[in-house]
Amino acid sequence: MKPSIPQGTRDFSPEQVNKRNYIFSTLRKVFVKYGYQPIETPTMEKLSTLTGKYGEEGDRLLFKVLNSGDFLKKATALDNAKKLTTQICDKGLRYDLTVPFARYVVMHKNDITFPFKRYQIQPVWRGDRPQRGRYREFYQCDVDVVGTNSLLNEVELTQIYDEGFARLGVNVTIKISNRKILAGIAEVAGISDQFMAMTIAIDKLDKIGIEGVRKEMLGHAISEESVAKVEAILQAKNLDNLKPLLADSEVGTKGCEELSTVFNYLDKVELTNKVIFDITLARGLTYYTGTIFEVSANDAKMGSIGGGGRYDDLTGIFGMKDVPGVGVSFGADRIYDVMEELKLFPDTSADSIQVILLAFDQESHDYAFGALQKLRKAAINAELYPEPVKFKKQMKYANARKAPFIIIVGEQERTSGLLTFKDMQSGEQQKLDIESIITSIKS
RNA sequence: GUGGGUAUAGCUCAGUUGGUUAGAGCGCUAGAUUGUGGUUCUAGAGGUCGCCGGUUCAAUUCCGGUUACUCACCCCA
Repeated sequence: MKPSIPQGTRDFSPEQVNKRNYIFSTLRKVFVKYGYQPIETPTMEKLSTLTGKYGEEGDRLLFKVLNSGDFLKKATALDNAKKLTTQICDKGLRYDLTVPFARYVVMHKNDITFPFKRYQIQPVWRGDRPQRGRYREFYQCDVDVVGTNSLLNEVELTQIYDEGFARLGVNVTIKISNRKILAGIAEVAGISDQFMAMTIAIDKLDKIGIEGVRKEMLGHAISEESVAKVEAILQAKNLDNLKPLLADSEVGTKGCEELSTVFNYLDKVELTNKVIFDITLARGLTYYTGTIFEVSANDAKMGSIGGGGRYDDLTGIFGMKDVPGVGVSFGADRIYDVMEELKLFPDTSADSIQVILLAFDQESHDYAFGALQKLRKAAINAELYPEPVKFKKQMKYANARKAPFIIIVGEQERTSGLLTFKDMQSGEQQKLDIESIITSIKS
């Protein structure tokens, strides 16, 4: 049997894990710096927690987990796959980190001091067809704060995006908009009931052009007149132009005000990356109600590598009213792909092996074992080739491991106490006692 | 969920207008060099040509189906 892994999943080599950990630890430092605390939630959630939170498409992409035991006992809808699913599955794999977080907040409300700032770095699963930059299992790095309406949080999250990507060396554009503006556009155009269809169409503007957007909206039975209104509003290049167009909409005006506030704050902070208002920004997830964020890499062809937004009442569905929240997510796997493409990873060899000991015979091997203890005691990453096998094989191993140094122990060395210390890059070698070697490696 | 592409050695791929023994590079093993890797040279191991069926004297090659992978759409990190 030829072994394989499920579609859209991947194995990671030592080098890849080191690089991934570099992303995680870099972001973690930023999150902690801004006062966020870590939590983790289970891989599986109750299906009742997950369904209905991500829109129709989201429900379709949820991985469901078959009940244990005789799951057919409760099954009656044998001719209806959708209904049957609800009868034989009551768990599902986590689809994002925001909904589980909302559930967490409600369950632990008595232990939490609000506002509660948390970060969470864990994998999520989506049953999408895999393609470039899209996986069925991928990591998100989320930062959210709940229990505060202050738009200062939006500013802080923008800074976290900015600093996070700056530290990783990825040039990005941080796009910001507000769902209330989209709601305002729908209201002014008289299509509030078609809000989602309009939003999804607008989201594609830069991809399919204004004509494509028009076609898509007309396809959703939106009237020619409404489409024309939407089009006219989309011409507004900036907030100042937009405000008068949405003057008749209370919610739209509110959206403009919120956005202005955020940008006014942002004017006062130092940023590395470009932060822009993008009216075409929409975000598919249904639970966003205010500010929305999206991040794209400037120098690589990749979809969004981060996204987020404000949700006024995500905890409401779990029975806890009036706990607004806002958060953003870093898409670690896409960031990895971008960094790989642009060769932005620093050399991670400092975290790996520093010296490997090789021995010619059993007695020398025993002697080398003693030296190995001294090296490790001095906090040097060291290993001894486990058997004194053919020397060429050991050398090849040391070379393949990319060890910067090796120590060779044979009869001469163990009798003199002076070990052969070789720099693998230059090929130079000298005879030194173990203390001198330790000093030499550490310098 | 919809549409396209691909499937040959461990990896990346060539090739066979249907015909005897299916190739290269890299990797692997051994030797040149019994105390020295990364360079070089020599030799060797490794393939039911994805799977099932059809056409044919003959199929890895042509046709149909199937599975897997992959790219794009939808949607999204």
